[in-house]
Amino acid sequence: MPELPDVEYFRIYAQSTCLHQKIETVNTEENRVFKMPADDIGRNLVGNSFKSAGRIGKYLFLKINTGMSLVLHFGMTGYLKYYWGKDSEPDYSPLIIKFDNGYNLAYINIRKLGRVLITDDVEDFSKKKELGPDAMSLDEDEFVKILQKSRGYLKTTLMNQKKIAGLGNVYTDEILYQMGLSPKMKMEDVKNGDIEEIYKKMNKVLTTAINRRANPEEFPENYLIRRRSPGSECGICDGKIGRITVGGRSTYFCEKHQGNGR
DNA sequence: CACACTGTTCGCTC
DNA sequence: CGAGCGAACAGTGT
Repeated sequence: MPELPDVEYFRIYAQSTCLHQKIETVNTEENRVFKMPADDIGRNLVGNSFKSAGRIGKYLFLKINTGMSLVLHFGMTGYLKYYWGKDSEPDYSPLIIKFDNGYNLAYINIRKLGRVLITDDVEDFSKKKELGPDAMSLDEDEFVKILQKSRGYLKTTLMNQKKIAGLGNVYTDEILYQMGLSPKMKMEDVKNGDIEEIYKKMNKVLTTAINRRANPEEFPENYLIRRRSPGSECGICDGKIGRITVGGRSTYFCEKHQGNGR
């Protein structure tokens, strides 16, 4: 679930709920998502407040008034929940932040593939992670340059966070489906003019997803995300949706209009 | 029960 | 040496 649009939704969610409120306590439970001692994370938060919420790719940064930032990555199953502190705690919450207004923010992660840490410099952090430019903020020229020097599958290239930060399996499939390109398309077979089109489609798909709060049910009916299962009817032509493995990821596509690339 | 599902990382290959 | 590739990682749901 958490690709760029989902994390952007978490960013807006955090921004509209928990900025400028004093953090009273922080509860942590032993969990491999912590990339530094949980006590250090608590020490950086208690008594302080969040002053802004930023995002690069699939990473969310909650800036603290001390200048430090809480870094949250959601892996495959993570999300945030802001709830009244007297209500029961959500399950699978390695981190719960309690504010002095009586509300809590829980970082929930069932499958433990996310990460939580504190950084003193977001720029520096993303440099260390070798994150590419965010998919929503890079311009077309930059995008073209990045794709032109890549090889291998188009799909794998788009999903590579070191090239472009933010696209994951679901939205990459969506872009290829809407472009009518084969999921097995190799970079050397992508025509130059197509790269600009892929850029525009990427923007359109991401913007649509963000506007619909990354909730598949709210997407236009003909989107692949509404029919990601083998045998479904294609929303674009009269073909059927198939499933194959590309670059080690399960890939959904229309067997008819995405046949052989273009 | 075997496998699907999501993203990143590590170690190997070219 | 850098880019690409595939397996491994966790754990719940089907």
